[in-house]
Amino acid sequence: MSSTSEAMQNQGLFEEQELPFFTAFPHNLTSCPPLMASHQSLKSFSISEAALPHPAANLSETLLSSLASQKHRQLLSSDFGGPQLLSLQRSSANFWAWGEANECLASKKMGVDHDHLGVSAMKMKRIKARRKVREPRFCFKTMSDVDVLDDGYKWRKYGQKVVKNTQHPRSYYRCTQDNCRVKKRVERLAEDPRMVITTYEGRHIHSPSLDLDDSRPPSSQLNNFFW
DNA sequence: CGCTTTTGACCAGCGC
DNA sequence: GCGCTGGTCAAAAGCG
Repeated sequence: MSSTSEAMQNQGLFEEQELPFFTAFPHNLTSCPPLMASHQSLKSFSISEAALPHPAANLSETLLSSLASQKHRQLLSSDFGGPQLLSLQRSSANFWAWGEANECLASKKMGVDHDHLGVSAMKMKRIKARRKVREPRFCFKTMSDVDVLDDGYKWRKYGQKVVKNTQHPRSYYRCTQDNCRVKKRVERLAEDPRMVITTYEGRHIHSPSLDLDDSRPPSSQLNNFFW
């Protein structure tokens, strides 16, 4: 176990055995805000309740305490206007549970043969792909002129949707790395179009893309950008 | 030519 | 059961 995760466990933030996909969650949280020069301020971030090992009433305290020993807290405080600008939000939108990805396989083992039901293989593939794989989600707001934050990873846009009661479309991106299932959604806040809401879903299984130009921050920061 | 973006269609989930 | 909405697919278009 790494010293970082050990420290996390000492703080009681998570238990690796219970949440194998979340072994790096608190650590990643502190390094999550992928803010480059063009993004002016981190206003807030939120994490889905289900993503926490122990959905606690004092979520904000939990997360802030996870930031306490990290240099990124200093970054947030000094570069983005101080702690008063940092607000944590509970998100009730994600009540996902683990393990649903295996349900299709399980149903097949139990004799549910979809081909006999007249569903083509292509259709099944699409259905499977559309099954929600319950991944941890993390979102935050930034004030930015550009929609897509430069977070060091390569993304491919796979959809755009106009969401009800909003003026701005929501864009859907997938990590271009093979076998990496991380997705992100980008939309502008209806109340304040200057604010960009970025929602990441899943965890990268690789390092940020290496074709970074010289304007990027030191690699030590980017290398921490796993989640 | 290969990769990315656009966009209409499709589908699942949810609320009523 | 039905309609609405959000998320994804995939063909076509765009771009370097």
